[in-house]
Amino acid sequence: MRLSQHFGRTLREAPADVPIAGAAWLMRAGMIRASTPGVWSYLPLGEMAINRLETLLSEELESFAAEEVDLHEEASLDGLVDREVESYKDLPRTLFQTRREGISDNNGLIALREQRVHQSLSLQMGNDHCRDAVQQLHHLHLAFFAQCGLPVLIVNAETGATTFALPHPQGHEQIAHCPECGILSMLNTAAFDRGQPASEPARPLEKVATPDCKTIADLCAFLGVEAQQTLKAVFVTLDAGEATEQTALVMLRGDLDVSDEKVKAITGAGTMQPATEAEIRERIGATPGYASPIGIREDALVIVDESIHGMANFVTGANEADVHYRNANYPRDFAAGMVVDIALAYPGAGCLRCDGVLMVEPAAILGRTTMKTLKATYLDASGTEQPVIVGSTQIALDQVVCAIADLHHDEHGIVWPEPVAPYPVHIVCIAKSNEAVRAADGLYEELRGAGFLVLYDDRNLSPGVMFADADLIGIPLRITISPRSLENGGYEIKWRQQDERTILPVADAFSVIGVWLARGLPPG
RNA sequence: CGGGGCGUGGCGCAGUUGGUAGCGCGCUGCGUUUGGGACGCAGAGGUCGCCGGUUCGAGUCCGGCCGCCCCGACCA
Repeated sequence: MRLSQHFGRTLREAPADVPIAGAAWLMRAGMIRASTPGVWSYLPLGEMAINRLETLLSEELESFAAEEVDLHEEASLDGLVDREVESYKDLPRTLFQTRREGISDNNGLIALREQRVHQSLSLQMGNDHCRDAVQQLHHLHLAFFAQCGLPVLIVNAETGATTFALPHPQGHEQIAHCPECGILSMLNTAAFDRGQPASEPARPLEKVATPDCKTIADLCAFLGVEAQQTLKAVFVTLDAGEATEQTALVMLRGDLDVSDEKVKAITGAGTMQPATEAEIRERIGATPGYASPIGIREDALVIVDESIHGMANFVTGANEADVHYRNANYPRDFAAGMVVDIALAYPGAGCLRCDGVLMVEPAAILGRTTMKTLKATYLDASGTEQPVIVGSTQIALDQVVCAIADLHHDEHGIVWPEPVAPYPVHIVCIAKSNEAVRAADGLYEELRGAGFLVLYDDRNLSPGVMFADADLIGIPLRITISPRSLENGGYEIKWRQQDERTILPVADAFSVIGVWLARGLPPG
């Protein structure tokens, strides 16, 4: 592409209020524009960049004999598979597509209202095969992220799901990691060792006056006990506003916190929010600030964390103002609908698999993998109906573009990793002379004729502007052609990530550059 | 949900005690320049987020609304 005919401009300064450096560099380079926050338009250069990512992903899938589709709605997959797949001879199959998807939560690097998502779908017979297929997709996608220069991790999420997580200080999610055994989980769903204290003989339940002790901290200070010796009550309202709305009392050891994701997974709720005081009193029959499962409505939904198993003679609310119980014991003193894992892991918590200690770090989610059983069925070799299992991976392309620019830039602009650069080579013709223009035009046409994408700065601008733009855009290989370079014997070569410049003799230029571009050689 | 900040040409910003809006960059034209965002001269471009109020007069003061940014927040 000749820059003299190119749509879009570079910016000397980034717009204010860009929350992530990567997005600011993309804007300065003239690749994206944000009309309103969360809505990106791709200018031609940015479109080239995101298309490059799509192409790489599609090429990777060739080893699966994957075919591209365009499924307009998530829900249509089941019906489509039901119709098209009848026999085990129709399986396995691999499909992929890129689609636009509206999003409400922000767990990537930057909040967007709509994203371009590349999705791979693996239709399989049985969970084992599906797991294998998903493993292979993981390998392919990790190779893709490596080409993007992104140290992405595969992280366990809720049952049957994993995420592609990029550790990043501005990430909106947390991942828990055990350096000993290497297990990686989303903090929200991470299992952990509750470090149970030794049990002791149960003592009689007793009431104790605790004026103005509405929090665990107050209570511990007043009674002189550790948080681990208390049982904390948390009230949540599930599916607020839906027909299934209900309020639950969640109990856990005083030093622990509730994991929203775990509660939602166990109850099947879609949303969860703190309960109001009225909901607590009416639906649970408890006294906020002094709550426990002792003396509440019998039909109240009570969910107790597994940490209860290691507790004896603990302190908990008495459901009357300014009064708590001492020496409470489970199940002697109250019943629970379920005793499950609903506590949030934390840095320093014990690993459940080994003797290690969990570390927690922020990360941005660039994609996820899910496995599920479809309603659609096929007939296996014995003529029995079996459900089709689908493994699906999704990669948020906009987030990937943003992450690349965020991790790969210097003070002058983006430095695209060679495999994902929107163009592999950028020719700059400066101090125009007839000879220089003829040489630059010639090389441009030659390389294009050989099938390479070439960005060609043929504008009549001062050298500083063209070099500054080249640095902003960040194409890996820059070739400068000018009267001076020709005097020096050829074309000046400079790789974006290096400072050195070398002269390539005119006679060798086309073949040498051709080899570099065809093999994707690293600089040097 | 609470607290704080912001909203002024395309971008970044200034605007004092209320007096009819300015700077840098970018843009247009002409000329001089041509190896790291060049220089001179001459220009274009703004219902100051929206609505209402106070006033002879509001970017500025008051009230309401909208949008954005940052921080905080339910754990009994």
